[in-house]
Amino acid sequence: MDKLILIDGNNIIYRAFFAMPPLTNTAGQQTNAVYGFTTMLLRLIEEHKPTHMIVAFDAGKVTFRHEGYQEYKGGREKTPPELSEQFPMLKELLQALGVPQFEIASYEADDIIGTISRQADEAGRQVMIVSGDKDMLQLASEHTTVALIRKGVSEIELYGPQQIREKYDLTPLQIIDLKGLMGDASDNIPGVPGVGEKTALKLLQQFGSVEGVLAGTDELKGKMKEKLETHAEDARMSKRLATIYREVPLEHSWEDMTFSAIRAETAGPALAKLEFRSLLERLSLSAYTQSPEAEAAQVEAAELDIMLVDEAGLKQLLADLPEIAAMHLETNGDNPHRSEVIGLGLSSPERHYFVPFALLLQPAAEKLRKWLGDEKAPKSGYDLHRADLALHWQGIAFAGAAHDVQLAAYLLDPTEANQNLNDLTTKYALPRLSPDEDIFGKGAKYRIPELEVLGTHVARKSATVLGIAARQQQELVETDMTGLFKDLEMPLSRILADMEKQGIAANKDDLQELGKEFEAQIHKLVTEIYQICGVEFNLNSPKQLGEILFDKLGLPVVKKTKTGYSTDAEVLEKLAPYHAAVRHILNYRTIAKLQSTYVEGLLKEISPQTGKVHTFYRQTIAATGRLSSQFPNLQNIPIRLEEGRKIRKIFVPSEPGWSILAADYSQIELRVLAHIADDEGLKEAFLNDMDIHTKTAMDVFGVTAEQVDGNMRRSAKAVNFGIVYGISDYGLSQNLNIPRKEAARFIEQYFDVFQGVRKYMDDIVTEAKSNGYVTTLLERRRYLPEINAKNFNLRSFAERTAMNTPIQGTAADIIKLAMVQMDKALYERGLKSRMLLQVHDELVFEVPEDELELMKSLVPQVMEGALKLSVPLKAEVSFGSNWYEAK
DNA sequence: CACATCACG
DNA sequence: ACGTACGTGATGTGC
Repeated sequence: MDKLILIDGNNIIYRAFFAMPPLTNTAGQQTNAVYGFTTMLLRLIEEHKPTHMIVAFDAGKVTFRHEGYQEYKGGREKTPPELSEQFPMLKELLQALGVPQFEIASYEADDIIGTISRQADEAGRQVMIVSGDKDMLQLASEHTTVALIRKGVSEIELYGPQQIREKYDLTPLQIIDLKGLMGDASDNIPGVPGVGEKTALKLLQQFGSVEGVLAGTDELKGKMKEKLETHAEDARMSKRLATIYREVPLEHSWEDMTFSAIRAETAGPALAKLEFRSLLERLSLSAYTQSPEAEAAQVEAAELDIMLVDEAGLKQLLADLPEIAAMHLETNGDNPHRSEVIGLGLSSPERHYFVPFALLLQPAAEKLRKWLGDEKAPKSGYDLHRADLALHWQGIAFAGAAHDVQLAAYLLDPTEANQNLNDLTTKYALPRLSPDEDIFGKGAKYRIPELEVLGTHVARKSATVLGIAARQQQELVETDMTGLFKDLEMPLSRILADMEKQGIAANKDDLQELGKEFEAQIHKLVTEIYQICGVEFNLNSPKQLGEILFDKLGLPVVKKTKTGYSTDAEVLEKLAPYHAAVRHILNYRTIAKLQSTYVEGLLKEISPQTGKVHTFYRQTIAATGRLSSQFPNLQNIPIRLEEGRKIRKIFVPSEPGWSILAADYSQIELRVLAHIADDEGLKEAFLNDMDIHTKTAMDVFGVTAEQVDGNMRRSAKAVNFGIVYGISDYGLSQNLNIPRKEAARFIEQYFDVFQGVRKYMDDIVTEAKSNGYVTTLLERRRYLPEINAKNFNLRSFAERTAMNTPIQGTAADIIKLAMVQMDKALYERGLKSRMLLQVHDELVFEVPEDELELMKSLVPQVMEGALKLSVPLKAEVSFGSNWYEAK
């Protein structure tokens, strides 16, 4: 006789986590919940001998239950990281044990279980449902038993309809009514206040159901009657929330749930890896008990066909080259302009190769190098942009990037990005890789291991890339991001690599000269500060500075940090009138920052080989879709203050007679907002090319253009910023240094005028709450798991992010489009001008004399035409003999 | 390695 | 009542 066991995975792992002592393995990972789960699972298998079994998991944090009631499951403590880490371990182990797992987007485990048990019921099969959640009792029936897990996970109580009647005098379905009346604090289901289990049972004996109770309130009296009447809707909603949905669209067959027996060859290594020795013994699998070193070897020894290529083996590799679809270039260090290349892993579906870098440089490997640089030879890889740069500096050209799994993973979830390859193996249930730290060591202990270990490791990486790429392509289709990936981000990654290789020329002598000027100013300021304060101390230490200002000099404490006094610029600005030293300290901070970060920092980054600065753009960091820039960051070169702005003078064209040309989008984020929000007033302002802050001031303050004074425009500008950031009265009040009430009034006035914007802000938050994510115009996606949080701070943050991300992200989409189109335009026209830098809303080029006139019109034309919106985009262009002059 | 600070959009 | 503006990276201090 068939017997199906349905396990509520989330519920059991939670119970196990809180019930078990904090076991850890030798790697320091906590494994207690997995252990508790597994002991219970083995006991079920031994005692009940199922022929079919599944573990159901919740998928996605937002379920259909949130649609009518956003507070559902609100107020829950966030899952502790020690527990969330154990989910992937459990899933991996279940797979090794041969236990099928089901999860279905936006349904909870109980709905999956409810649906399968209904189907099994209808087919007359024996079912046992395993959970710690009493709600499951509603599923009990003639053929279906509910096994309630008690006392942690150590006891099992079996309930059929008979047992439920004995214990509660209710039918299984009345369990739903019970919860509808009582509520459930852990799911944040309200129920009726003042009605607990006792009262609820009494009411149900009398009336049978929630509906019965509510219809019969006339027969009750006093407080009870009143409560039931005022909270009738709560009771009905609570009942709905407590009802397990039994119509989940399941595409699984009875065969998909088959559980035969635990297979030693997969279960053994999996349990050994978790170091569950007692369970290995219990299953007579002790042979698999291994030392961590042996385990590492085990991972290496998986059945891949890996060839460690030497000169003699090259022939075979070259013959196989047309089949090679994935690669992984192993390099060291974070900065790809300075990395050494260690070797190359290559994978075809059949076979995997490792080519040591020394061999790649040999004359015999010329065909392989050709292949690397062949844009018609498509390659998948992880962070191919980095590989391109590392190879470039070794004199090897790279082209033909077809699918970058790092980039795809970023689009699929930009906040979970920098998912290294090993994190992705977990997501896609592929064999795990040894961590790089285990292979190479960390920090000072870094060394390249022997060929066998190295080659196997790197080849396994390319094999992993191959396994992931196909799955991601499917996911990109499902999330409507294929176009974004193939037509924008992949082409952009090549363009970025070109810009980085090109670099921007920097005048070292001028920078050193500027450093001397700063040095003199710093010396003077330090001397004066020490004299005024009457003591010498480390001015760079906020701690020491705080002690001087607040303890010794007795200045008022304006703000504290979590470690002590705050001494940031905002605080010092307030203190300046009280003490002569403070203004000097502010000046010192400004100059010291310029000196350490921009003079000394940039000097270190000027390449001795090229005399240029080669930044590295990261395409997979910012959650909104923006780029970021590293080694050095060329997106935060000073501009706001004149002293700092001078730094820009050292960025010059790399060829004599050329110019630096810079073009920036004017108000791109507010234009994007005008389009997305479809706000009439905002659109009209941009269609007429008005000064947007003045226009905002006119409308908010109800005055004419002539009546707008500096202060009004400043306030309006701050409001506009606030709008883009996801406004709050508190934030605006801080920024403008005004009372919160006044800030709230500004915002209210703004929304009265710009009603489209108000509607957008409301709608986008609602959309985020129901979808769990927001998107940009090009379908770039950002998940906001905290949008339904009960915690005010978390939720508010997510709400502001929901408002800001489509705006900032669409602006990022637009300039990326412009970059791709600009690259194409330069190529097609055969221009010598080069795109060098991107600074979020600005593109910087170097341009030969004879192309200057053309570029002055071409660049803004391409930028303005990058994407058609309902308002015009505007780009302003300027040029000069260096970046400072291009203003 | 976390924190405070400050540079940019 | 709650208590923060959105997105980054580099530097220096101090545990």
